[in-house]
Amino acid sequence: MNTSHASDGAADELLRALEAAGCRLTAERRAVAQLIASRDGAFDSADLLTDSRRRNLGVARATIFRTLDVLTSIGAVERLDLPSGEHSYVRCDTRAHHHHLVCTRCQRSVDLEQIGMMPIIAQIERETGYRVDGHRVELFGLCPACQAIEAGRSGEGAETG
Amino acid sequence: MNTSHASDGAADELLRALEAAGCRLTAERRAVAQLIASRDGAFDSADLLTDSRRRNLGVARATIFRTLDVLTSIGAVERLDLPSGEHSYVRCDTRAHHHHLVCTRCQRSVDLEQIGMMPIIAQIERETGYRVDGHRVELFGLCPACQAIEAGRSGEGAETG
DNA sequence: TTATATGCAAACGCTTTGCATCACG
DNA sequence: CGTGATGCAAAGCGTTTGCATATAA
Repeated sequence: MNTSHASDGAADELLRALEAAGCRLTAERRAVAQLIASRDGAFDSADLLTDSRRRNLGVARATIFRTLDVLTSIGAVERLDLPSGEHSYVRCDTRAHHHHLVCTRCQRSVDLEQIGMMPIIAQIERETGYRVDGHRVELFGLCPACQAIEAGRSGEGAETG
Repeated sequence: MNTSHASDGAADELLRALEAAGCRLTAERRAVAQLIASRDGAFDSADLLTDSRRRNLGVARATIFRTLDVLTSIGAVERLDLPSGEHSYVRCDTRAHHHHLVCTRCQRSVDLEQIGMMPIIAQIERETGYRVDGHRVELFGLCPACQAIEAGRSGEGAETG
């Protein structure tokens, strides 16, 4: 079962976001969008560079960074910091304020909207006197498939890709 | 009004933590502890290096990094990522699980314990099927003093140090 | 046609490391 | 004393940049 349909949709979304931001749709950006879309999880610049080389797409390192920059600035991807200290990127399904839950085993991630931080923040403002202007929430754990794998029964449709 | 009393307490705490971890209490570590304690807020390695030089403490760059490493590994300080993308450190008042609220203007920070993430996480686990093993919450805003300053009335005991 | 984007390689900034020396316990 | 810590400087690593070339619109 390949994921190319879902990937294409995601790639398109990235490209549309670039277009909307007034960026040119170059072959390289199409390639990067495709690479990002074919990963449904967190990835880093090195991942994309490796993928690009493996598929003979020949996108230069600098272009990957530059494309990630643009995509980040328009909110189509977000940069996050793994518990390990490395930072990686995730594609965002939504442009609205949200957070991410990342599988620490396969990197698959889900966007979380409306998780109900507002009352917590209001309480903290009351207690500390600070005015809270921004917050970052990152959750880490195991996706259902990886839970099954970790549990020892590594088959049963629990593939990560 | 100097802050040396509070600083000494904080420095002592750091040193005791090092001691408890089986580390030697060298002159350099005492110096770094002092430097960290004299900042009640987020700081980075460069800050400490600058301070060390300014005060003629002569602690080498490598030692600062190595000391921060140890302190981080024992939970006496924590590494966090500012909205700007830089990462910095904060001293932790507690060894228990907690989060940080950092003033984006003066870097002063407070530890937050028990902010009530548990029900939120339980809900997310239910909705996503993920098993959440860890989470990071970072809050950013303005401390009371900096709110006053930003409001235009820059006096009134609102100093940051 | 022309502003934008790319590739390359060098530069960059932060962090780590190898090794000889030093000093805490 | 002996192990663990330090200083120095060089190396490492991820990321950014300058500039000539290529290309989308």
